Amino acid sequence: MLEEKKTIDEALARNNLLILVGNANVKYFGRASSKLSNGDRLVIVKPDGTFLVHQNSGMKAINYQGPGSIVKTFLSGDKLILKSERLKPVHEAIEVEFTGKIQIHSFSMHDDKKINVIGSEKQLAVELEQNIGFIEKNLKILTNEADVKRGFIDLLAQDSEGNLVAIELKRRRASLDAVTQLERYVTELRKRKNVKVRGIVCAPGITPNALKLLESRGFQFFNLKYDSSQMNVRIEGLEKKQNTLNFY
Amino acid sequence: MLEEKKTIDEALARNNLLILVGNANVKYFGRASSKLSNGDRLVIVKPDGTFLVHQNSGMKAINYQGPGSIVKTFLSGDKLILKSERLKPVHEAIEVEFTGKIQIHSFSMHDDKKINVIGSEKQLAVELEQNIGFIEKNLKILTNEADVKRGFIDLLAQDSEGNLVAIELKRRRASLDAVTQLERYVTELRKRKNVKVRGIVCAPGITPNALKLLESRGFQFFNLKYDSSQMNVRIEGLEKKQNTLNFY
DNA sequence: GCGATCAGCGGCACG
DNA sequence: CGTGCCGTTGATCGC
Repeated sequence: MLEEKKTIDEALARNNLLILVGNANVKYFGRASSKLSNGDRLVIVKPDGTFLVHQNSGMKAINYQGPGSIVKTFLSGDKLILKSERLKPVHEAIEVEFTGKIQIHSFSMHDDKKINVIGSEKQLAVELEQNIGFIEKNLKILTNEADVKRGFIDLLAQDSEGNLVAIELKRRRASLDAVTQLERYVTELRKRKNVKVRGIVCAPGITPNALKLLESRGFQFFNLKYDSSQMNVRIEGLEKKQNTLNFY
Repeated sequence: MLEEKKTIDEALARNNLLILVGNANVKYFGRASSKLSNGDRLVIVKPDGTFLVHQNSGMKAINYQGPGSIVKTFLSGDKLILKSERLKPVHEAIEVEFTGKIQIHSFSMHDDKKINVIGSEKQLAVELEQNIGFIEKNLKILTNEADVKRGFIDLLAQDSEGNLVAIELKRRRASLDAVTQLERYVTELRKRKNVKVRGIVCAPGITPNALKLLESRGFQFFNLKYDSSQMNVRIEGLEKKQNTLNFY
């Protein structure tokens, strides 16, 4: 194992991307604690300190450590141990104990590019701002990302009668929390301003429970159709699905 | 590139873990869309179809595709393209276009172990149930309430005066949404039952805004100290931090 | 299968 | 730094 340790230490010193595959058990302690007994595992150590342990299935690393962590190697009998440690935000560490042959590969990587993602909620909000007439004519956008002191409203508008309209926008099917979020904002606005306040959830679909809750609060739901799969955001429709008399 | 394609296709056919490192650009379309221009990238293909693209820094894969995705290879001039596609829940795909030399490694992995994590909210709830006297003497846990079984609420209890006590437990510092969630449960209970209902947030800390919101709703906050870093959950203290008269 | 919620959430933007 | 909130959230458990 001494040879493997040297190889790994060199790769770490060179600040390479390090890839290890072998039978190992994994322990973690810190914000929580975990144990994973022996099995074949993929370990990734990035130049920035990121430390990932993957099993042979599933998308997410089963154990991980963020950028800035320090990794060290130890020999314990005939076992090689990798320990990744960090102190902030809390003291936490992963220990990977390899029990046998380790396949080691290291790579020098150069990459300064940043991804460009289309279809975020923020972009949808901008798009909706342009097409706010779909919701209601004579609706005037006051602000986006309005600070209500107890949270942030996606879009704040004013209708033709001078009422405030708080709009909660979701990029996917609205759930209970979308409605409760909206309720918190609306409640806050009603407390502070001496104006009537309406609440609107705007999303591609809403769960039945969320719709019930929304109706019970006198809010409105607008079914939003959009496409963001072709590197641009296009709102294709905005259908009012709910017309309950609003007791605001 | 033909040789590389063969090597990769063989590894995929053998259902191995496949690791590729090389200069590539990445496109994604589906629930959203993204482009990432050329740079050195790490690509991981797991036997279950998981497809991950990593940059040389950061914890999370910059592009990804879940289990069940199908990966295929193509030659386009002197470029090798990997395409990972899936139809459910929506049609989405990643295309990785390698522009030069690719380092290819494949591994046969055997692993049927599952991780054991200590410190989940559920475990905390069980522990708190044992020490419920910390919150208030003569507090009785109502475990057979339907609301609890459905996971509707973390803990439901009854105080000495017969009032319902809804407890929202958080494994980390409580934020606005913890209070909002609690408010939804309490509102629901007040509507359904003909009993007075109190609300308690129990967490290791609470943000100032959340505390204000909590107080404005007449709820209570209990500061929870616990340790779960040594493979067991131990509640070390439970300090009442808030004593506002509850107008329930 | 959808629905609700947790997560060692991570990441980002803002004060 | 902490707070708030989004995320191609993913993972899990219940219905």
